[in-house]
Amino acid sequence: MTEEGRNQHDSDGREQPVADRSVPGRSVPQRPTLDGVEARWSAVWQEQETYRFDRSADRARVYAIDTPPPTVSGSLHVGHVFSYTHTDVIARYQRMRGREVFYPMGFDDNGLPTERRVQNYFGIRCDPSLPYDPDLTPPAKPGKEQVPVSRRNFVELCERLTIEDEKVYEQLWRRLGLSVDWSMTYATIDARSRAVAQRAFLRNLERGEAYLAEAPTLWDVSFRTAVAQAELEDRERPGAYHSLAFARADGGGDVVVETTRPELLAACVALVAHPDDERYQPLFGSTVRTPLFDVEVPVRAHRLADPEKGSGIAMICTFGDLTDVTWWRELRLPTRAVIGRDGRLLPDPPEAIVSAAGRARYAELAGRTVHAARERIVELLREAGALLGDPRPISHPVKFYEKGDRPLEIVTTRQWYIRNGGRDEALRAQLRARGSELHWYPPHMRVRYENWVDGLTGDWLISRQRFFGVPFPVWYPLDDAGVPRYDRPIVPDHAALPVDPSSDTAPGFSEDQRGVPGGFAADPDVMDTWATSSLTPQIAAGWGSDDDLFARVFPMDLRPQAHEIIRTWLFSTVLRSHAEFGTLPWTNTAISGWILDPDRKKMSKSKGNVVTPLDLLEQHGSDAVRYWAASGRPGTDTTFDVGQMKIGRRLAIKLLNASRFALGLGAVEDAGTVGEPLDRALLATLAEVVDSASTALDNYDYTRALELTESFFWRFCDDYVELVKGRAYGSFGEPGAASARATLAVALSTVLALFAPFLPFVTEEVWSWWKPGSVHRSRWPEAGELRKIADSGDPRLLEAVSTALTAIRRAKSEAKVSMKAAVASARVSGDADLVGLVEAVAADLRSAGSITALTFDRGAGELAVDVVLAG
RNA sequence: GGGCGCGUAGCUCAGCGGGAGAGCGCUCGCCUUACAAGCGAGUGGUCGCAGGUUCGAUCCCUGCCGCGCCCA
Repeated sequence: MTEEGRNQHDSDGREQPVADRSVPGRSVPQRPTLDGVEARWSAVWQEQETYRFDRSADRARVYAIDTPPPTVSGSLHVGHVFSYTHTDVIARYQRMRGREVFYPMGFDDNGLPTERRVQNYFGIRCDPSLPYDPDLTPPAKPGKEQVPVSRRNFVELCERLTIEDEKVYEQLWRRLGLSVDWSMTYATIDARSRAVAQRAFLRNLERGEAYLAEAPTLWDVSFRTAVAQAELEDRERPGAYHSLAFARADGGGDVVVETTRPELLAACVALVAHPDDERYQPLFGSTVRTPLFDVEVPVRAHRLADPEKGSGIAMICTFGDLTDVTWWRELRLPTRAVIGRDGRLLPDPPEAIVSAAGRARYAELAGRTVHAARERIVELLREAGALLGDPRPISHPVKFYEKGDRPLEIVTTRQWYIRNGGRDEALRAQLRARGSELHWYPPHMRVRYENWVDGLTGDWLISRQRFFGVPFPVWYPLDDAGVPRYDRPIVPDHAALPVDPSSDTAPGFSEDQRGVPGGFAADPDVMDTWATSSLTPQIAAGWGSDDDLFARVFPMDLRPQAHEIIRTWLFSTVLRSHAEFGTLPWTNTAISGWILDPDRKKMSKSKGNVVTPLDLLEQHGSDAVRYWAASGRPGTDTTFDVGQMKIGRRLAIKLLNASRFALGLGAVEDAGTVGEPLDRALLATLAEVVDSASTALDNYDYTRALELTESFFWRFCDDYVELVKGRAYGSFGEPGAASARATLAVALSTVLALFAPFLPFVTEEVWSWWKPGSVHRSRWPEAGELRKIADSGDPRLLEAVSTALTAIRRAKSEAKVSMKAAVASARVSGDADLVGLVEAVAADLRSAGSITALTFDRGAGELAVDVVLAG
């Protein structure tokens, strides 16, 4: 308990700054206050580099955290404050435990949200076909027409704007007290991240884990980009079954198909029913003709056809949904695309439509949106008598891009994929095993991961037809006709990364060969943001650019994150690490819950119930907000509760006052003088608290650790301090007083250390009054040392004397007299052992209760006190 | 439709096989010289419902109801 300052962990003898004696403290203030502690101490921590990562530490001593990089184009909300506090508590605990904590902050500025913000802010748009202009000056303010700029210019402007956003974030995080090493910050679009993302991709490519394929792809027609399985969500939407009559080719009558997408009729390549469906078995192998377009299509059997759905026989179109893709692939059907990338029907009909009437009807639909085409084709079907009855409205799930507001279509495009086990059972099993290897807090979150891995239906589509992202480091040679040879991609040397193929020249070519026959062309796409975010451990740890650092921090110890992105961020990070290193990227993951508003709904902007974090911190104080945040266990959704913050603030103020009082009594750390039974019992109790709190924190149960510490602290204040007051003043002689003062000091410094991860500001404030260095670089308390000082003190004694004290207070309370009212006589009775314990501290109890005559009656049963108040 | 989690005092939540708890709220007191943004005491619950296992269930099992999330 006597070691000092932040030099304690310096086993390497490195010099570290000692707290500036002129800056706060070194004496106990008359009227302690929480005002200004955030500004004061965050400045000191910054100046003294209190949380600097010592990169000379070896892996065994390092505790490395893969911090979630928040999206900078949005804004921080209460949920961020909540979950980042959890991580910070762990970081501070591990640091005090002697681990060198690698705790960088990242910013996620890569991707669509930033792209849109930058477009609007500067009034520009990205045109990847333009050359880079090193002297580009964006419009002072957005004009009517968006100015087209090259991708590299666009990315530079994105970076410029996000840097400003990041400053705001950093200020808030500092005010919240995150013990991040701000010298190690990264952004997901910065050069280091681009280089890591490109390098990882190229290595995936070399190993055959990444590949280019032309395939039916889920496509957002608003953003005009492909999207991945992980970005899908189902939304319930109204629709309608339309009954369409297909004529049997053999003239045997009509087959009635019910469809919700009649506008895709021109894309119909077959009908399909379940092989066991007796209604349609006779038709398998025969053909029918589509209404309106008069195209002959086969009737096929497939297990995925649902006899319960509609009429039990469906039309297969290329492509209406993912089942169509499966049928198309497994039944080897032709492709007749009708939907373009803009979500409109293609100008030309599929070649299969040969009749003049059919082509004329298609011309009525060409160029229309899906919605308009549907309305028109219903009219055409009705006129042709092919629509039976009226459409029957239904409600059904429709696939959307999670950030989009129009239903996804499926178009055939060339895209990059990374193998993720969706088409490979061996890989799937390996990734499942990684999930079991990982320690999950709370454990049940593992199931989310397993469900996702088990449900993967295809490889990970990582290319996006957007601009603000990491470009694929790939060019293609152009043949003599100027057509790209996609089968012969050109890649850069790893040392050249990051590259932008739209402005950097392909190796072996000169820039004037760009886009000309025999020359080269850049891959126009960028990577999905998750393709970069899945590499945050590699980015933060300096993979490929700082191998020394990488060796000291990877694999990391902790990934903290929210549960809704287990399928995206957590899974993809595991995947990339598994592919590259054959290991997990971290050993533990702590999954945070959400903040619910008082109506038990998830807090969100759309509901207008979001409180801005800065207001909260200013109103209640950072320690108080952190106190509330720490009440939310890992994985548990937590109610936004101002009441809890008020309790936290009260606790912080209590710490100030109790500390001032204890120090005012002359608290001095001198283990040798502790001898009184009550003092030894207190420290023995505290040793148990230290044990339990440490175990709880080791298991990421910071809430339990806080509860234990808090409850000890209140007992310390309410009972111990009251009992020992008189003795500490010297009423019973110097040895007793010295014992009390030493105990107060030991208990206080221990309690401050236990609270430090939760309430970093107030604990640092109090620490500065009487101890050198930072509490945050002090050593985590050792139960063993406390027990040594306690010298077989008995925790039950504290319990018993508290019970007795409560009984005496009850008597006064019921008599409605002051607590300092005199007690003429009190008789403590009950279990002999317990009475004996109380008797050992008779002097303290008599003093605290103002008791004239205190007697003891050793018998049996519960501890009781008969009280006779004076006159 | 499948999976996971949750339903305990007015509120927010612990507990998870043998005493039903904490804080807040509420009530009644106390200017006790660390703190009146304080202190003391007290009040308050057929632990969602119904079965089952057990000597014994808030805690284990089954079913149901309600809420939330993830996935179809």
